[in-house]
Amino acid sequence: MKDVAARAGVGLKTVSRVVNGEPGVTADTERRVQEAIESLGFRRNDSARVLRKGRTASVGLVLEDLADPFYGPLSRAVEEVARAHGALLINGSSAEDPEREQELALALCARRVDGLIVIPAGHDHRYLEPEIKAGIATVFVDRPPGLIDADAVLSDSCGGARAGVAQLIAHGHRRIGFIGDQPRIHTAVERLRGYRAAMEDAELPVHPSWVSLGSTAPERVRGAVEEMLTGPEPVTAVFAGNNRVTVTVVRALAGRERRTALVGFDDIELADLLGITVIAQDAALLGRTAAERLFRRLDGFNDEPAHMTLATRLIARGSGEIPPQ
Amino acid sequence: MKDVAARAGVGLKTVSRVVNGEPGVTADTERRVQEAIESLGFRRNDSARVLRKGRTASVGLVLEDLADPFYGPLSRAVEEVARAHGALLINGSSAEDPEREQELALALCARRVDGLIVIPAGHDHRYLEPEIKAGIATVFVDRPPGLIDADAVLSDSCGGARAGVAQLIAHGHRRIGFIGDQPRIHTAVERLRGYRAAMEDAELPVHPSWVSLGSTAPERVRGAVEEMLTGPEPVTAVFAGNNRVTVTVVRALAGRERRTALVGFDDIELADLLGITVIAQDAALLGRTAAERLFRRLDGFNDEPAHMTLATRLIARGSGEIPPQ
DNA sequence: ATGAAAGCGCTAACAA
DNA sequence: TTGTTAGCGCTTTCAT
Repeated sequence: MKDVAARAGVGLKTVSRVVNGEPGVTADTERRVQEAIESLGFRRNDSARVLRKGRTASVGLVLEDLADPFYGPLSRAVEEVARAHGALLINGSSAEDPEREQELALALCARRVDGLIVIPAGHDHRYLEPEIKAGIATVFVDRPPGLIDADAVLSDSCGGARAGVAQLIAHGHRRIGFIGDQPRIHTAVERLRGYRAAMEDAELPVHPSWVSLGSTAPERVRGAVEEMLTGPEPVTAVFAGNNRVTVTVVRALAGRERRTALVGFDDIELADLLGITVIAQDAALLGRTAAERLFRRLDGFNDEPAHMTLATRLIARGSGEIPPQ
Repeated sequence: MKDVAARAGVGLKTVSRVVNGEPGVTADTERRVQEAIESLGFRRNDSARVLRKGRTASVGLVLEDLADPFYGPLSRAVEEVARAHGALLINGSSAEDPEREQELALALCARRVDGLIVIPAGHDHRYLEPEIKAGIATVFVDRPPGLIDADAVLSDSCGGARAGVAQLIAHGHRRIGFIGDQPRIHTAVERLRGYRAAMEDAELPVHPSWVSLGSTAPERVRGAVEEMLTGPEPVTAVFAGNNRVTVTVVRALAGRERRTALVGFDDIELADLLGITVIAQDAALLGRTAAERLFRRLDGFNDEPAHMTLATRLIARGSGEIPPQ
């Protein structure tokens, strides 16, 4: 910028004015400055600008896995809102590792992102307290924060699962299995809670062998399906706790002679063609809502932190409507 | 940092040394500084650091749509490589709009990202020339750069499509349709080229009504399928140019009495269960290769820019092996 | 082992 | 309308 000023024969501040489109520069001076900028290939250094202004016009997003088809749309929605506010998005995956979540979130804070959106992997977010106090707006999404009070945007996991299981019950099932993600994941536990609630609503007992929480690795899920179908109290229907589980359950059930009913949490591409009944949540809406909340905070909105819950939607496509065999 | 120094009763530089783990500080001094850091909740401001050091430890990724299941894994792979090099990832979607691509890329350059990975939407990247000259390493991925010489990592679109169409021909088809993305997209054109090459290899004519390039919007693709199946020279097989097209073609073909063969470019989740034959490209490998190339450049590697092409893989699952009906 | 001073490139505040 | 000065928070250089 100094160079541009020298080349154009003007003061530093004049160049700054031109670069930022501020008023108070004659057309002629502006032209000379523009020429100097062109010929020197000058581009403003935003790092310096940030240092001076205190705002980075960027927000951070810590999610679990950018490659998961659930987080892609969420991420994109956050990006769109950020873009509308002139901000860039820095994002990283925690890989469901609390330490990595913290490392990432703090790295983003060190960069002085204006705001932070976090899909928690861990359950203790006190490490963010000083950052939030220091002015970094923070919104949690998909899962609630642990041990601190902060905004959160969630899907109704419990209610969704309850509705899904109720659908199976309505079609005559009494022995229903639940296969979910690791119990340390909030949504996994909530969905299990919904399952239990639905069973209780119908006054159905839950045999311990019908519930299986754990990794979403295909082998683990396949094993769980196998056990439920061949155990002492074989199930006639399965509720799958998320998209990863559903795809594996569908594959595991595909090869069998006896048809087993299935409802899965999360919609999946091509599920319509396979006739898979699902509880759909709107990932993009989740992201958009969280991002809008974040920017409202950045615009000075200062209410108490709140948790909001978005409804889920049952999409009946056949697999959940198979009667017990 | 000033505050920490005051609180610990030491000089500014000593705090800096502690924060950065540099040698030359007694254990006792270090302890005092650490205490001051704790009690003040101090966190280094990376913006200032960047300004001083000139390196931001971040890379930018401009892609088409973060929500597209093809770009999720690619993005994640880039992130992993960046993480291994201690860098953060800033990414944005161009939405297939050249202006937006440029805007994003230049915004990232203004932030002084160390490197840039671009999935081009446009065909003229001369706007990046000054940036590259100024030291921002740049690698193009999925599609080649336009009008400048730079590194690129591509999939073998032409060869892949050729192999896919050859598969259909090998199973007896002579009238084969091609439905692809917009002709301004490089991969769409390459895949069409592969289709034509395969037809020519087999000395088959290509009727103009068999080729349809355009938007991947479901209505457009459905219309194209309809026309090809009911036109004057009805096709018995379709080659779909990418994942977006494939899902719609599968849906369009699902309701028909006559079975039409299909091979799609890009693998899709659950394609195995639906028996969809595809030409798979490895999105993660594409991302990883590009990112590794980028970091080699950042480590001083300074060869001529090169284009590298990754092989694709035919996965036969049934839909491509249906004989003509 | 420790610290003082200079400066990274920019913008805010004020002066001319 | 234009320019000068100070300083954002850090690291680098050079003293001590």
